[in-house]
Amino acid sequence: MEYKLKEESGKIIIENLDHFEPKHVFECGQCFRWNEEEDGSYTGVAHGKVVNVKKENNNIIFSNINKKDFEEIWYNYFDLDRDYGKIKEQLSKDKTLKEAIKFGYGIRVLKQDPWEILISFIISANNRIPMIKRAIEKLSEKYGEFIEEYKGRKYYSFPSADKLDNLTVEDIKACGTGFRAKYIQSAAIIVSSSEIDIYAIKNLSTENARKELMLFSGVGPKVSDCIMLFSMNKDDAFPIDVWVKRVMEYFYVDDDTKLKDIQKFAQDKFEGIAGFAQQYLFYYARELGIGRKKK
DNA sequence: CGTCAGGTCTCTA
DNA sequence: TAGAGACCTGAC
Repeated sequence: MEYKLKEESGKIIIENLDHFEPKHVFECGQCFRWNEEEDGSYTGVAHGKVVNVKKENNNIIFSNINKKDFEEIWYNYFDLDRDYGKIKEQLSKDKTLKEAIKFGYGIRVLKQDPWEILISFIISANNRIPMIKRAIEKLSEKYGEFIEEYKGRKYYSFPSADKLDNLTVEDIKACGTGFRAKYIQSAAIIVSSSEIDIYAIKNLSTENARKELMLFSGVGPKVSDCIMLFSMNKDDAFPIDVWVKRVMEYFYVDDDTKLKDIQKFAQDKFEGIAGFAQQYLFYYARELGIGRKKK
């Protein structure tokens, strides 16, 4: 897509960018390393770089950035090439999605790193978001590379597989990962030894990619769908966590519908872009508490 | 003190 | 092949 770009010292500004609201992007459940600053902007780390994102009027301001990185990393990371107007148009044919989109109009699906997402979502299983974030930060602080200090905080890259493959389960547990430590250790060994090429999985079909990902222990149906949607361009992946299950039961299916059938329903209904539907629904459900604790 | 959270693994019938 | 329990950890 074409954008009107302005470059200032250490900043890139995109003017009149629709379909981009920092709060929606960073709090719709897809990422763990972006945090809100006092001024309402968000700072995060990805690809070994620290960036701040702020919305003013209808402009998006990327700070601590240069044009080269913007073009080579962040343009892709923020999915700026995609026509969200078209996605919204297609999904809005459904009444519930239309409401969910109105609510989370600024959501974008980030294109994150498969290895980082693999570990992040292994940690997410039966866990809480603040604790997931804490564990990921701890792993990065201890075993990642120091990048820089920004707005009074120190930033570290997410550790590569060969930084983790020689750690003991206890080392990993010390980062607050709990019972998932053994899964992380195992994944690190598998990836660093190239037993599985995590970066090649995106070339498989959604179905085969899912099978491949589930070879990692600690990776089941939900986590594999997250990895595919958030880091492998699988737009039809539809991760079903507790929130999505609740919202689907509330609006679309019977309460006792099996997860596999909910997924099939969604993939049929949302024709190839179920993943985007999932993001709008997740944000809608979690922010409004839809279906929470009926009993 | 129990309960529970972005699920998955293990064990049993 | 499906369903019940267990599971690190810490916030309530």
